[in-house]
Amino acid sequence: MTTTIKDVALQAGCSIKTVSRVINNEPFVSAQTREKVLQAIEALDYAPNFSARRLVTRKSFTIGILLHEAGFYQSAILSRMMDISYQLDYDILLQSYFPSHNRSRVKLAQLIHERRVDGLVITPPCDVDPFLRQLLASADIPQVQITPLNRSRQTAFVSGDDYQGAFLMTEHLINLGHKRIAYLTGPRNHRMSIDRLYGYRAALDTYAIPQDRNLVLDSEFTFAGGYTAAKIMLFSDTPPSAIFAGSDDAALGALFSAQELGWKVPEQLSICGFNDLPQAQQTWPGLTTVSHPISDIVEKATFMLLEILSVRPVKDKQIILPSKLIIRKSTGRVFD
Amino acid sequence: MTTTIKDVALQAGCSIKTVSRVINNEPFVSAQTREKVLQAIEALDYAPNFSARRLVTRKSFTIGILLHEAGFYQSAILSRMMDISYQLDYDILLQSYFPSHNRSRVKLAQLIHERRVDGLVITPPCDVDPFLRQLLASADIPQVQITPLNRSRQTAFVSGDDYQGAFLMTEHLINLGHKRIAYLTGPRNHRMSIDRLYGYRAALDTYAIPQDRNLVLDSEFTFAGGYTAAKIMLFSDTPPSAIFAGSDDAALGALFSAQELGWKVPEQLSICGFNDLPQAQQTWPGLTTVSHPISDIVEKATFMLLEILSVRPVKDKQIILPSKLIIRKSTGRVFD
DNA sequence: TTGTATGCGTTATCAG
DNA sequence: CTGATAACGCATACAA
Repeated sequence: MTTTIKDVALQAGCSIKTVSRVINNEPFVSAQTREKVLQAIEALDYAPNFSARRLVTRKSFTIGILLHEAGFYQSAILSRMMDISYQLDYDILLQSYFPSHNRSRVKLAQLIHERRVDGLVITPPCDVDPFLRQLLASADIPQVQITPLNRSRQTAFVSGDDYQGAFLMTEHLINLGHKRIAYLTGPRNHRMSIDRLYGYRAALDTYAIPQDRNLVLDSEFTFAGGYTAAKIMLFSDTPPSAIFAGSDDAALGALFSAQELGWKVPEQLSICGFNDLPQAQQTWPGLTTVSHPISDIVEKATFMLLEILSVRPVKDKQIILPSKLIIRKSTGRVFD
Repeated sequence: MTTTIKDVALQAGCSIKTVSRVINNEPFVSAQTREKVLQAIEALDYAPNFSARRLVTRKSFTIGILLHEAGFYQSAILSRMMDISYQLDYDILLQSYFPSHNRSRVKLAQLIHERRVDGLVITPPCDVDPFLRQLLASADIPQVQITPLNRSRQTAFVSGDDYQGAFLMTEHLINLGHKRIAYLTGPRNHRMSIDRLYGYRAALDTYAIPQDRNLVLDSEFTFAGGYTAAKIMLFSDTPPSAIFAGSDDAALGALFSAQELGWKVPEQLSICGFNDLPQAQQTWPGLTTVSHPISDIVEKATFMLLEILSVRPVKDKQIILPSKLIIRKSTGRVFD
């Protein structure tokens, strides 16, 4: 037998409404009765039933976080989510979304339809899936996206400045004397992937370095992707003097590749990435990279969602956080 | 105005009970009425209200996962959790637990008291916190622990065989001719830390290699911990020929340290870890380590909890999964 | 095979 | 300031 608000009311000698008032810190309760209620709660070890509250308020007090696959980038997102979760008044629901799995789609549709969450934080590349887009559009559920592909006026989102970051990095390499700078892209349906490519190109143009199509390699934002792409690059007749990978995962793969082939980094080859994940710092010789402030992004996105849920007017629904060059030891003067 | 079971009943021309039967796949509904109900549901785009169902069934259909801090080990746990979440009938609630934060304690206590979760998966080292232990004991909530410190008959848990793994690894080093094998411990309140130390010692004893107290260094299961400990070891007058770190994070830190000081790995120094996190494979020259089958552990723990919740008799409430040596390139013959 | 009535534990309404 | 009573949307004895 669980103790309910009724028991408390009985014990305190008042109505359940008064108990409810005390629980929810509502005004118009005399200090005296409040004290009595508090004591009764204490005595009975009472805790309100969450499901009942959810039912009547028509809210779930839960926000969902939608993640695709499980990579280092996703881990970084979850890490930060965990860190801030304890200060939120909302529960956090972990939801994976694999577009290919039908079961995954059904679960997500239920989650939204049954209103098990009040809002959603959506991480890339979930947002590019057509089924999801339509589902979200028709359900009209509060949401904030993290680095989405689409930046229409309607979507609330938080991104990093990928264009600027890639520009800075390419500039850094150019300043070190590099002219043959390879770029490893990510998937073409990632906003990050595209913007970073443009930033790279813009920097080359700015410094009048001719673009060489062979130096841009379609790859993945993964270790394996970078590993393979670097192998291809390094076996070519005219290898680059620097490899700029679109993500740290890929850069780490490229680094491993280079070391396996006996290239000295950075003496014979410069390698750099993007995101500044913990691994970038912890891998010898220390990966030069661009900080994609994922911690701040997650935090801003979460609190933005909370603001939207509280129906307060939201200041900025579109935030782009600046990037910063993180120079470590994997890049150096060009070698001839 | 949301559509409820009542609307569906009206539309289908039957009672709400019948609708309820169809929704829950109960028998004793004629195929004909079932079809009518299904059509009504479709037409009205009806989805049952989860909170109402929770209230009346007195279940939350949610399992919580308790995590302390956010490291690579935790990330691996969450990764796996995500992967299997889509096939579960339960939602997954992410809950951080920092013993030091009072706010964190309050949140957790609420979570349990208000029955917002039906059960809990508890990850190390949350289980060693006195407040948590008492909270769990008094609340009597279904739970499964991952590699807990305490293995009493009452606790359901899933662990790796840390003792055996450490024994195998030490044996591997001994077989390579190493006699001065350093061991970097983790926190003393981690079961993994203790068992691994014992395994290391047992192997030394088995092969009649004298124990040298100076070769065992109290450290942390972190990159920084391994980095610092290795520095100390390598600067000593009689440095070891091999460093066995109690975790991959620490091993990676030690590896970085060695490379920074110009030691060749594995030619001049062997380094190995424990856990076989993705980083172990992706860091040059490839870290020799012991597989702590975290994916299986998480999966087993989750399904064990589900079994407990379903009130089916649980076969094994105590599972210890075997370890396996993963030999890569960071260990080699002793150098003289 | 189907339906009726009741309760789950809150919050909200509105009169005192 | 306080309280009786009605929702909230579903499941579930029990009756038909």
